[in-house]
Amino acid sequence: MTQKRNLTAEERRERTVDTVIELSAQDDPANITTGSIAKHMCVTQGALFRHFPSKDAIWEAVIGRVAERVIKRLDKAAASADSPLAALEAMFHAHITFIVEHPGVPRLMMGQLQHARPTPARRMVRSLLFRYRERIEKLLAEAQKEGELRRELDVETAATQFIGTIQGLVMQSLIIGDMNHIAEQAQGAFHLYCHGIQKEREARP
Amino acid sequence: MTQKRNLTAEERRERTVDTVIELSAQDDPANITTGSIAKHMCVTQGALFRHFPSKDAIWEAVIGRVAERVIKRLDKAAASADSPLAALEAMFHAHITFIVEHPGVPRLMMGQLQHARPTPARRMVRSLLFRYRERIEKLLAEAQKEGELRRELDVETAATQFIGTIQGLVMQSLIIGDMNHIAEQAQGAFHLYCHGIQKEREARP
DNA sequence: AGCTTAAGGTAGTAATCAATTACTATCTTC
DNA sequence: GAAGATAGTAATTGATTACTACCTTAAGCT
Repeated sequence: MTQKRNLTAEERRERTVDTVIELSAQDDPANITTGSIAKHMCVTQGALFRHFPSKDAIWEAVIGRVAERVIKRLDKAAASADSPLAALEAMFHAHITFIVEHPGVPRLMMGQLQHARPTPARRMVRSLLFRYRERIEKLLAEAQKEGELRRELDVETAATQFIGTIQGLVMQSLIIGDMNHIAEQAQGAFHLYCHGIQKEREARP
Repeated sequence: MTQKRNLTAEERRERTVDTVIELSAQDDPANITTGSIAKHMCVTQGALFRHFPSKDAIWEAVIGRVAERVIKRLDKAAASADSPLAALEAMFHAHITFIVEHPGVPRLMMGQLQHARPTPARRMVRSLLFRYRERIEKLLAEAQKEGELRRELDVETAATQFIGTIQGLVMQSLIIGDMNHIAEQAQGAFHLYCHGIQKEREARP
């Protein structure tokens, strides 16, 4: 069975997005050109502009797709938890798993955050991270209300630290140059994070 | 007193480096061109290549200078502390202060880490972060030995979390688009970090 | 003052980029 | 199987990039 040479516009757009995500795992997103994207999907460079009005539009589509996927994962993870803290843990590991499966994603997101000028793609990254953070805060507040966390804990600080815990792992991987190690370290990292936010155990009588 | 038009090669090199650091605070480092650097220091673009053999060499000098400055700060901070944990706290705040003073530095470092190909500048960033991490680990191990930390605490995980704590604050600032807020949040962030690593208090009798 | 040297300006080059054009191949549908 | 629609190609555009060759100017020294 030979492959169809001409895909539908919809299929081609999806492949373009997937290609950019793949390329991000190997290259600096700033160095991903329309030419390199086209080459990687065995198509001429001009063909891309049949399906996207500009390169910025490609980035917009890429970020949109990543956001969609990651949110779906996090939703699913959170849904299968029976306490706020368990939901946080599930989301943490879902996030890490997603990154390991798509090692280009952190590069991609950071690359957009570097843009000082608010491109559409950058705005999407910001709103994604904003919603993500709000969600974490909400779960933390619930956990605190149910007595799982220290009463004097500042929820905003804890939310920043949650993101920081993931960022620390990503950073570590960027230094090493390999995203695979973060899966092993994730459990310990979350455990340490919990130590910081949870209610202290009573000393044994 | 009118400014000298012709600086010495040494002075010009320093100004170039400072200019790049300044520009990083406003622009994506990937978008900083030799032209924009030259324009910002009121010199023609070609003049830069009288003092640097290539653009890569400029980046190398920039990272080298940043590394030198940040290490000096951290050394000074750590020296004025009388316990390992106090040294960690001093380094934490020194690091945050440095970032607030030079908001372009995180962008700059991240920009280099994005480069998949090991340019000289990227190698310098990696080795800087590596030494930084080793230092944190050493202090953590000392603190643990002196009984300031939990005995079962994994030092490597705690080191990753230390960097992550800073990264979380930086990330938060990148989303907001302003580095000034991180100074206020720094104290709370470090306090939470300590909660995670310190020996738990005994319950009152 | 006059000579020397280093710094800076002028005016390019070749390469690469995103984007556009005129044209062709392929698929679908009646 | 012809006709219309859609997807893709090949070649080219103008803008921008890092980098260079050649010339001019400023500054220090005797």
